[in-house]
Amino acid sequence: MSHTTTNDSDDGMPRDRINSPSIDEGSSGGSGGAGVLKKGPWTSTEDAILVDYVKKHGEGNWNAVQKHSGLLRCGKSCRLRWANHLRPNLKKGAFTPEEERLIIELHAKMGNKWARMAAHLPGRTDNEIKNYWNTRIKRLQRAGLPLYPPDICLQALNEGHQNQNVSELSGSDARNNDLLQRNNYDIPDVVFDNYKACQGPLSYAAAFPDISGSGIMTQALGSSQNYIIMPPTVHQTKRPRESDALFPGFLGSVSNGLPSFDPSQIESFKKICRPFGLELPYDPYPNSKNPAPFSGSTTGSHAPLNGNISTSKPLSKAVKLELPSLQYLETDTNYWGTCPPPPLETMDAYLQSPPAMQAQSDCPPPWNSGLLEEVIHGPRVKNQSSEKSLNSSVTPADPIDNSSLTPADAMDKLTLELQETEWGDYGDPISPLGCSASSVFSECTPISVSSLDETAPVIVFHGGGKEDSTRLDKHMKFLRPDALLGSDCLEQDFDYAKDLAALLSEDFCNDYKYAASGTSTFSQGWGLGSFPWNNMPAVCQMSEHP
DNA sequence: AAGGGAAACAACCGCACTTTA
DNA sequence: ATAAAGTGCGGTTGTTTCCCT
Repeated sequence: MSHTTTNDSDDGMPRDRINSPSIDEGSSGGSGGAGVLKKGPWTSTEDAILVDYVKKHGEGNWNAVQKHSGLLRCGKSCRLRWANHLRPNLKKGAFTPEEERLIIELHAKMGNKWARMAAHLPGRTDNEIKNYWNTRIKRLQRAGLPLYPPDICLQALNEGHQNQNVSELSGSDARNNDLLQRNNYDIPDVVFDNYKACQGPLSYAAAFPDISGSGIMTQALGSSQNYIIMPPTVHQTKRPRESDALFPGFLGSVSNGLPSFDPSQIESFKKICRPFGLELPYDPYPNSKNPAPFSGSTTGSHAPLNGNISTSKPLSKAVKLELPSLQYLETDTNYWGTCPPPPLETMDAYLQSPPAMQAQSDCPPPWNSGLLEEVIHGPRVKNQSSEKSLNSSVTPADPIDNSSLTPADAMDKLTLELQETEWGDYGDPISPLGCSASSVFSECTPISVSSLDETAPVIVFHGGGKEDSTRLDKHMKFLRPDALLGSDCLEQDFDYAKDLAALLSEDFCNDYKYAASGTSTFSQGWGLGSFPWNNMPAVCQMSEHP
């Protein structure tokens, strides 16, 4: 990648938009006045001119490039070309697993702050990262996989708690404002239409309007459902220029302050995870280990479930959001915990699904994030790398003990609940994280991938209680990769991660491998600070970087 | 071998913030 | 104080490449 797309025609005139006269630069620059500015791919000649110019005049004042060099490119284009392709110390090639991991972690915390993320990835450009991410989420979305590995999710969640406390202490803090903005508006937002009516997590998110670390918090907790609480009008936040120190110590938090890890809680949390196709990488009982974690979440476009269904159902709140998020979490919450019922239309969709599918699972809630659907319906999408590796482990016959809840039952109950709880939960300042979310984790396990347990699927629509919150915290702690450090389970966790690696798309493989190995890139000294170009290690050096 | 779809990549666009005159 | 210029960022789109059927 990263090869320059110069046409190398060296004629300085890329065939395509050669003359697409873009008096261009409507927005910025364009002060050159040369009139016709080129667009489209850069040629090597143009590159040479630009490089030469920068050597002589340095960076900046991009609009002057045209004047001084005769380059028929707007300053904006020059800057972009330089930044993304010509500047020294650019790191070429595919992202390393460490980088991928870091990107995921950063995105979990920052959301779509590509430039800021790039600052943490020496030699990488925001555009590169953005492209990577967009491709990644697209792939994961299609596969119905969570965007963030559990450890990152929980990590962000924990930080969210911390930040919440901070915000409580200093509400007027400018930084806090920033966090607020980002939490509320910087929401990754892939739209999962089918979740729109599911406000369980909404309340969850609503209770944390000021959780920092935004990205994952708003995504994970708010994710497809939470965004609903985000008023469309809230987007007023106009990119507060955040300093790189916005999250001081944020990197360090990844590898530091390891929470305690209580193996005794593993099993219970496993139960929680299974419905979502998630399998804890920490299995104290290897023998009972489900060889096909995520088995259900592998494929399947679950289009109708994962955001591609009709948007016909009127939403009372904002809808358009950016990235999808923690589907396992959202699935959690979705999955009938405090989460309100799915839109009836989704139920309809479900009910209309082939009987065979329904037969595989008596309880395929259509409103699950897709992971669950995958568990239930099995692979549907082909030609997806991430799925390819998973398909082998996926069988429609994956044991799903959901016998206690039939679709009809669910329908009845959900319909009833829908009427009763329509948007009610998130109006409750208490329900969110304190109760609902946790209760979701601890109680909403209507089905299980494994037939080992979950004899009694539970559909709990009430808010849960404080105890649940406590339990949630506990669960979360041991989910964190850093919690694994020093854990006896580490080794087997890693083995498990390897299993996952064989099953999941490579990015996820990396996620888990690193999570299990505790090899957080944050600890690799890439540091907090930004990486101005001139501070970047040479390309060769970077390439040597693990 | 050809066609189609997805992924990867590059570049553009619009907006907002900052700097400067 | 204000307008214009310059810059940066995020979103989107277009093109190329790769892979599968």
